[in-house]
Amino acid sequence: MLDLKYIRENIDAIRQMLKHRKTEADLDRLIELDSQWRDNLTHTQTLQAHQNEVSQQIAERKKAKEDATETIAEMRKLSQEIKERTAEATELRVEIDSILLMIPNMPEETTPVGTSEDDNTEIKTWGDKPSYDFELKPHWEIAEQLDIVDFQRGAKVAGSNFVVFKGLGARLERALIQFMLDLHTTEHGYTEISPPFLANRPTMTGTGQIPKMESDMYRCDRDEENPETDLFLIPTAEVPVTNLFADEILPVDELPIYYTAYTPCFRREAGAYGKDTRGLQRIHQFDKVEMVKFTTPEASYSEHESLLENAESVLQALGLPYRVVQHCTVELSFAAAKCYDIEVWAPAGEKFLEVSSCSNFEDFQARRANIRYRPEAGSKPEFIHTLNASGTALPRVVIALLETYQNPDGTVRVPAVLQPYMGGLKQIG
RNA sequence: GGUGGGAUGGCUGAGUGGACGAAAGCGGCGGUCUUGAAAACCGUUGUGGCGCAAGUCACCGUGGGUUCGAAUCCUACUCCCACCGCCA
Repeated sequence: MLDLKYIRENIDAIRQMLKHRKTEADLDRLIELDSQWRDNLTHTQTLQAHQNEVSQQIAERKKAKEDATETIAEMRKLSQEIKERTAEATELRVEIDSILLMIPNMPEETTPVGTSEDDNTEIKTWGDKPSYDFELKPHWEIAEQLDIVDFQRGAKVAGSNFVVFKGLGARLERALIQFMLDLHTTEHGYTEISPPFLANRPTMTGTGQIPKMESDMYRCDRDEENPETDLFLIPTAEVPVTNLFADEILPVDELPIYYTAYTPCFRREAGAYGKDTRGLQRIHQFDKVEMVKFTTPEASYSEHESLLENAESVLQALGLPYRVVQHCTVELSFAAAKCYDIEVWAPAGEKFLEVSSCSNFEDFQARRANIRYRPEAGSKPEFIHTLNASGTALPRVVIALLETYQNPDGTVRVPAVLQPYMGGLKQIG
């Protein structure tokens, strides 16, 4: 969430940002409400100051055994007026907040202005696309022939775009999770977290999934009376992990904090029907290892670069060629100020697949979740910067592995770094 | 699922409707003393909003209510703790 004061003072920049993001928000209404709210507040507080003063006088008179019935009668009227005005102020504030929660983050200055993914900037490529002297099979064919993924039965027990990993397929999932967690904890200094896979409404709001993207979330435990207690299946570990420090003030010497977590991720993919539906590319539940950083504002952009390197190292270790692109304004997710995507090469489909989004949210999430730090002892708390990157999303890595390391006979080689996690197995099939 | 207890500042913990943004202790910060440190002593130490400012308002789990006035009374809810039942 953006600072209301900042919006008030930079209204033109906000309008331009919305245009660049192709998003709408009722700024005119916001400005009007803000002005009304402040007028109301100032006046109400003057009345309250008077009320406090007279209440003191009543107390003193009573102590002196003097009569105060007349004053009390007057105050009864004032009290009523204050009650009405504060109720108005609360209403205004609720509407202000509902608009504020729908305004996306300001893009960081290097973010290219663009209208489609074609305007993303390619930052780098790594590895050479391999060439083959036989016809490549798509990953779903390989997976079905090896009997390591069961698409049919996934659909039967849950629905379309749910899959079942089986045998060495399930083992491969487990191996990848463990490999990635080990890499980040032992090589990159992250602390492993195993968070809840469900999150409540304030938590989902803190990272920005709600209210704007609520229809993309799986919701369970709906309680009309207590919407705060609604539980959602997490769409990413970012949600519970970032919110670990909600409403806290962290000592500066604990920063930066690096956390990594494996979780399944649940996404309804509302509005994505018919898009990339074949195979493992877009499924409602998938495994992911996530990295989350909490830093000072000064350090956040250098931390962003090292975060990207940490995510890249996964693909490098697996020997999978990839490229890094920087999101343009229209591709940038709601809460992000700057975002790199890492896209792995899938040789059979001959396309790049997003396996990691590496984002700096600056203080956008911190303001929503109220995560602060104290720059030095005795100073005022300030909002922290939060960042995260997938490290990485598994199904698309599996796609790249199956397609890249396939042999003409349909078997698949296991990269060296994964072999220890596969019981020494060098080949699937 | 049942019964009981609880929620107050960074922590522990007081708080008869007006003295309370809140005692006391611990911790933190600054200082005195010391070659240095510890101890002792002195001082200081919550957050947010509006306002150019002076200032002012709000906040004792959350939301309602009673009252001229609520940390304190009423009410609903949430969370935590303990025990019983059930359970991987």
